[in-house]
Amino acid sequence: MVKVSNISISTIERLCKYHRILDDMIAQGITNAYSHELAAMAQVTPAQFRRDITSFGNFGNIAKGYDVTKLHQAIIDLLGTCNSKKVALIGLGNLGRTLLSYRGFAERGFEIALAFDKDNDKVGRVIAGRRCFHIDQLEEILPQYNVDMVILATTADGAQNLVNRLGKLGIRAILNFVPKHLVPLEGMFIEQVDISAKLEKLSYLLANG
Amino acid sequence: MVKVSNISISTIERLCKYHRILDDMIAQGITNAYSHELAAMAQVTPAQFRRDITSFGNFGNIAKGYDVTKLHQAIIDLLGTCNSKKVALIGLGNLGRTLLSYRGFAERGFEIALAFDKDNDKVGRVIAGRRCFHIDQLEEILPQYNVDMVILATTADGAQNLVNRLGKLGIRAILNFVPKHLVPLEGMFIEQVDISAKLEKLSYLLANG
DNA sequence: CCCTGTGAACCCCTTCACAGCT
DNA sequence: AGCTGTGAAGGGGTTCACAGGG
Repeated sequence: MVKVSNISISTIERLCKYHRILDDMIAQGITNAYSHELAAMAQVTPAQFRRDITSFGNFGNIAKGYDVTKLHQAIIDLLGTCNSKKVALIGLGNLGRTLLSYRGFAERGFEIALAFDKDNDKVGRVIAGRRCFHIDQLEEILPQYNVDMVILATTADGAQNLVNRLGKLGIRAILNFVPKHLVPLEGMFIEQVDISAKLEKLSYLLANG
Repeated sequence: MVKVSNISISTIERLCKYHRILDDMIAQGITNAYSHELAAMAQVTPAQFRRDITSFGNFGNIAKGYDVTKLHQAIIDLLGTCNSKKVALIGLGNLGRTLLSYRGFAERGFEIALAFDKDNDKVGRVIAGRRCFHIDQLEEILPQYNVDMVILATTADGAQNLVNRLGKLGIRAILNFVPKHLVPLEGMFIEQVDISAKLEKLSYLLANG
């Protein structure tokens, strides 16, 4: 059902958006929807929506539009989150602890399995159900857990060094909350969450949009 | 010095990245840099870097490359963050309070000036230096502050309604942490911070990158 | 009639390559 | 020699518009 082909990053990012919208529709008991309805909710053109969807399969029905449940499942399969993915968290400051208590991960198939910090006060404790280790133990402990990705929520100094250490441990995906541009090793992917950058973009749009 | 022209959104997003890199260089006392050096740090091609920069002015010197300080200031001017921008925060859960104590905003010219919540226990208090009002008072209080943007950190239910109310109050820019796709009114800009979407993207890249 | 799926056109961003300059 | 700035070419994502079908 799910075609394998080259899907552009732009399309993948929109699929995440569609994912949320389909969640809502399922919660409302809606079983079918036309591309123009879904597109309006996602703020894209109907043609773009159809193009995005057909890039990995055919889920439309000419009479009834798209099968909401099937499409929802297909997107989950494509994004590879059908099986729960284990994540490690590094940094247990305000942000790190907020992330630990965030329920949104679980409902999307992500599980923070363990945490690291450099502060000895936090090491050895169990915070929000997760064991916390010292960052010096990274090389020793991390391989024992079957972790796919790492969330970085430390301070800026030493963050690049952590990326390098994680790369050597075989970690290929990092979600970076550190407000600093980090350079991935060969084969790694780093997604930056830069709140200030978003505000700057909004600032520009306010002045020039 | 700063050209006025149509700059693409892609370029604006990269400018935010360059902004961080130039911060670092200034901190290190570096005064000049060539496009290939800056491009390597930002993980873009030298040609793209030069194209981005020349879209709003000429800051390069053939002998010494780019003047780091001038370029830094020009980006700040262009993004419109040269003057501090006031921001309101709605929602004082874990995430909201984390944002209140985040120091990164101030150093980028953003100031959370006040906060709103629906919980009466928080209303009337001063949290991390900001007064907290009840969300029912939004229409009464918000216009008294000269706010440019609003950060939404509430629960999903009622978030779209808040967007509509903010739009009527003349707010045109929203940074949305609510894990739900929200539709802007005419003329509004909404930037979504969707952590799960980033993890889904990484998940896809791990499987197909 | 109105839908999906899609070839083809279009458009815009990226990259190339070089003129001009030091 | 090496750099910036830029016209021109290239490539990829978006939009158009229609064939096919209920």
